Amino acid sequence: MSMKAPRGTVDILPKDAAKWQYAENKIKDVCGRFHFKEIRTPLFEHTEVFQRGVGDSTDIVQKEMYTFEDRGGRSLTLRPEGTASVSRAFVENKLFGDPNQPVKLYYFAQMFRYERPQKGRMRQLNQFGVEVLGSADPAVDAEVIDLAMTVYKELGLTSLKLVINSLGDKESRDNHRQALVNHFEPYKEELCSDCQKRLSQNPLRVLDCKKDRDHPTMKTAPSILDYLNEASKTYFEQVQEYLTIMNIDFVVDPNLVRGLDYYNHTAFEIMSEAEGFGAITTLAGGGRYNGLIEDLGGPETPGIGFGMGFERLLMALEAENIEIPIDESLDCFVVATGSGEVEKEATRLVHELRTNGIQVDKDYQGRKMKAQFKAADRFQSKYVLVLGDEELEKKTINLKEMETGQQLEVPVENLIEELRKRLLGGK
RNA sequence: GCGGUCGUGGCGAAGUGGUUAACGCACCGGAUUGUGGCUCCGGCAUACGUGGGUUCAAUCCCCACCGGUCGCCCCA
Repeated sequence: MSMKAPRGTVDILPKDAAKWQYAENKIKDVCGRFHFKEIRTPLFEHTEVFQRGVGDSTDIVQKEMYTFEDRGGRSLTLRPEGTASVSRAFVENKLFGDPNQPVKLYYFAQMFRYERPQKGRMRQLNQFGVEVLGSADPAVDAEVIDLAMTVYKELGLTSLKLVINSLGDKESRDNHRQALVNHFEPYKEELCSDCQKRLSQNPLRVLDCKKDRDHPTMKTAPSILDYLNEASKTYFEQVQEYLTIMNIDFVVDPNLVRGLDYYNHTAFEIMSEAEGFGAITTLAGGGRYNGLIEDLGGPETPGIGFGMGFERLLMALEAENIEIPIDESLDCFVVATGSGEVEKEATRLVHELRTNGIQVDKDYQGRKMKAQFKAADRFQSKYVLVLGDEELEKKTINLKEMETGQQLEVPVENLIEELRKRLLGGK
């Protein structure tokens, strides 16, 4: 096979596409009830948008971006995540001037990350995501988390775990950061090479290192929760209170550190606990990013959002054995048998039925009548319309109901009415 | 970037250092010349991931590469 999809990419074939559509529609419905509006941003941005928006110290920017130069010598990058793009669009289109604040947005988008493919990790991945810009109300944090949990619940998932943490405001973070450096610096040589770098770049991330998890200094490391100033502490408590009011279960994990630089205050992750889900359990992750809009040249604007992996969502549904209801049946199949005139009439008839709201298909493979019936059967056609020389002569159609096997002669001029009555309940 | 494992028709799956590479499913046709699902019979197919090497001879042995898959790091 010489022509293959690039590594880490897959084709979504019709059978699966139907599942995607189902999930997308359900999600759009939830977004509508939460009063979020869709936004669509370009597939690629100036590389700088992500460097500044996502953060230079992140894995995404350092080693995972699909960056290329266009013919004009500009450095562009296929978007690796959604927040930076949406924030750029917010600033560029001056949505901060919209009287309807906060601005509540959702998106479905392909993301691109140059990584080694694995179960639940593709180089081109699909995300559903949400961003709320313009409000620093802790109730918004709760609303965003509620939206994500509602999507999962309405699709039928039950084995979920919501983990939250607070990274605090700038003052809290700076104090904690200094405490971390003071704590780990004496033992620097004993930590893994990644952590040694993290200690100077982003010491917070030392905390969720899997390699050094058992190092004795980990247990005694200063917790961010002990360094939250009054305002940050109160904010985090309010978020938890709102979640409790909405009956949303959660656990606080002080070591939950989101990988992107822009997060502060609330950070959260939703994981699947279903059996056999694979090594990757994170379904969605997000957090608050007050300050990002300013970094991108906008006015001081608080923001919060999350990204939800679509492939992982479908994996989770499968892991929990949740069947997605898909109707693959066909209303009508026209079986034409006979002369060329019959073929012409069949073509005319198919067109007429379709333009009158009836789903219909016919054979184009030159199959024999028996094989055409087989095809109709495979398509799960509810009705078969047999058209032959006899019917052509009499200007009738033989209508067969496949489930019961009953047949009747219907004058062509009454066919649409008859089918509508049967298929649409007379509408 | 690192490690394990795998790579045979559309799909699944045997197999061998040497003349036509099993079989099952699917598909098409016939039995049943205007009627599906069952049965029987027949047919069908650009198949041994790619490139080297060993050999008289490689799908099989060796090497490299590519790709799938699972895991590590990290995340969605």
